[in-house]
Amino acid sequence: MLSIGEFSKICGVSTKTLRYYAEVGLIHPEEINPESGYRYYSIRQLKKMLFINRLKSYHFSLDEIRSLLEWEEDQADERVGRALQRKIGELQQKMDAYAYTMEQMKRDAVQLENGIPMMAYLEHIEVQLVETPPMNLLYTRQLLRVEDYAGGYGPYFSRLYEQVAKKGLTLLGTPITIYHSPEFNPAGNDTEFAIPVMEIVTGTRDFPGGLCAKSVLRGPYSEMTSVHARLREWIENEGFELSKAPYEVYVTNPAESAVPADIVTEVYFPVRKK
Amino acid sequence: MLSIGEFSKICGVSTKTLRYYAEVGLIHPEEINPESGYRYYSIRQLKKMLFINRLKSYHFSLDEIRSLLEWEEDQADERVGRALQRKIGELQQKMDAYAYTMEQMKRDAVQLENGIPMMAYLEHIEVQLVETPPMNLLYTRQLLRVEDYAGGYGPYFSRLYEQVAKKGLTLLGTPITIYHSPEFNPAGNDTEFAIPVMEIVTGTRDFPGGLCAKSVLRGPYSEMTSVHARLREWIENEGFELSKAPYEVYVTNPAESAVPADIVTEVYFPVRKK
DNA sequence: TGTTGACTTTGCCCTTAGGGCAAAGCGCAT
DNA sequence: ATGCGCTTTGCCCTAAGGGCAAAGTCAACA
Repeated sequence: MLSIGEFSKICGVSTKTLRYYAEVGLIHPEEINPESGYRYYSIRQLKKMLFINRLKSYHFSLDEIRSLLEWEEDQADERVGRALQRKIGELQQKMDAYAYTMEQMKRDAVQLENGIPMMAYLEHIEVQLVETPPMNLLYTRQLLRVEDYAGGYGPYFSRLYEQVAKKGLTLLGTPITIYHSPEFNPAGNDTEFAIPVMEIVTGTRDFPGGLCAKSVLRGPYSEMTSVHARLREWIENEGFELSKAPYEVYVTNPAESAVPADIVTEVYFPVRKK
Repeated sequence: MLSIGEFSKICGVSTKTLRYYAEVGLIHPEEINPESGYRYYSIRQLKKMLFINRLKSYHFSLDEIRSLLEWEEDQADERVGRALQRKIGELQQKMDAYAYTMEQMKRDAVQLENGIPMMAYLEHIEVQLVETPPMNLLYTRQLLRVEDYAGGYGPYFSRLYEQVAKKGLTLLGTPITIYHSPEFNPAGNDTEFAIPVMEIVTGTRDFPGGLCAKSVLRGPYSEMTSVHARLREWIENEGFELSKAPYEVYVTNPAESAVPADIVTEVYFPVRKK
């Protein structure tokens, strides 16, 4: 029998960690002296502890490790194998994300070396004051939560395109999303999906057009907050105010463009002079 | 002026986060209604918030971000540039570590698919019972903490080699480390560094030799715990007990071998029959 | 002007995987 | 018997917020 200190030093973990693992049910000392409360581990437990250490180095959480340890011998290997495959996938994703972040960082670092501040790009987001023409929109409007957001707008637009096909309508532009909620609400956003068409039928409505502040986002959607912030700023600086719901026009079909860097999105903020 | 909700949604952070950032001094609302306590942010603060978000995406801690925000305009860019370079380095290290872990995981995954349990390698760490010959060791012995550990043993052996050279001694083997502390103690381990030499002079001592359980570790030192655990297990299973301090013989000079995978270390546990 | 519903405030507890410290008890060697 | 080192429990701490509740506030609508 090994004392907690001996055991801890053989496997290279602290005694505190061993006590914590006993507390959360990962590995219990084989024997506890009922008088003194001293924990004693057996040599046979070394293997389990090393297994735990390995899983930890593979970025399994203690919860995951515990559940893996609960399976019987014959099932265990299969479970561990599946969990390992899953972890490999997760780690790959993380590495991809890191690589992407790394690229951005390096771009920013180069900029900084050339004396260009990191947020300078904000001022270079061009804003134009444009007069938009009225349109006739085939539309659908609904509350959607942030979760629905992640899946992309593909399904919503698909239904619209279906109608276009069924009713034999004539497309006059690319898909549009209109954000009717005054501000973003995670519980549910009043969002309208629309496509400009020529024919006036049931399911279409008039879209007035008018004065708009417009920016173009080239690249992944994640930079959208910057564009919104820039437009807000511009509107305030130029003495305008938001008059209606902002909307976005997807110039490149988001369902088609595989590379996020190629996506082009126009952002419109309808405004009036204050 | 924007309410906390409006501001939060424009920059894509939760109101909770904004309150937390005010609490830790990252970004304070430009105005707080003294009666209601309501926070109001200005459009000009959007830029700062987006900057914070970007730094966050670059894996800066809030503490680091705060200190970066504290510099005046002219110094800020330079500081940010330096910090960014540092972060790029850190991230690269993390990615390298991930890549290494990934390799290990994939090896284990392949093993599991072939029905070999993950910890099976433990049983394949070969243990031999050997009779070691007595040696004459040039040695130095001292307490060293875990921190000293990381720097490698190079410096300690260097001093020994210096003596070998100065006194014109004849080398009879590769460097040896003897762990005199009965068990590992983070506060300070009684560790002996030694090199076998032919001549008996001051600074040398007799090393008795005798019955030992011996394993060979091929590869990085991080697997050493496995070898120790395996030796402990083997000793118990075979009815032996530890008779003296365990020691390691560095067959490949650790200072020379750049690739950790090529390091060969012999591990000896002096034993006697129980 | 009153009411309602949405928004905001503060406060408290929760998360991971342990680290640090203190007071008290235990084990072993001299 | 004494001392020293090891071990125990208990309590508070970490980073970056999330969740929930009770109470107060804002703004729009009737």
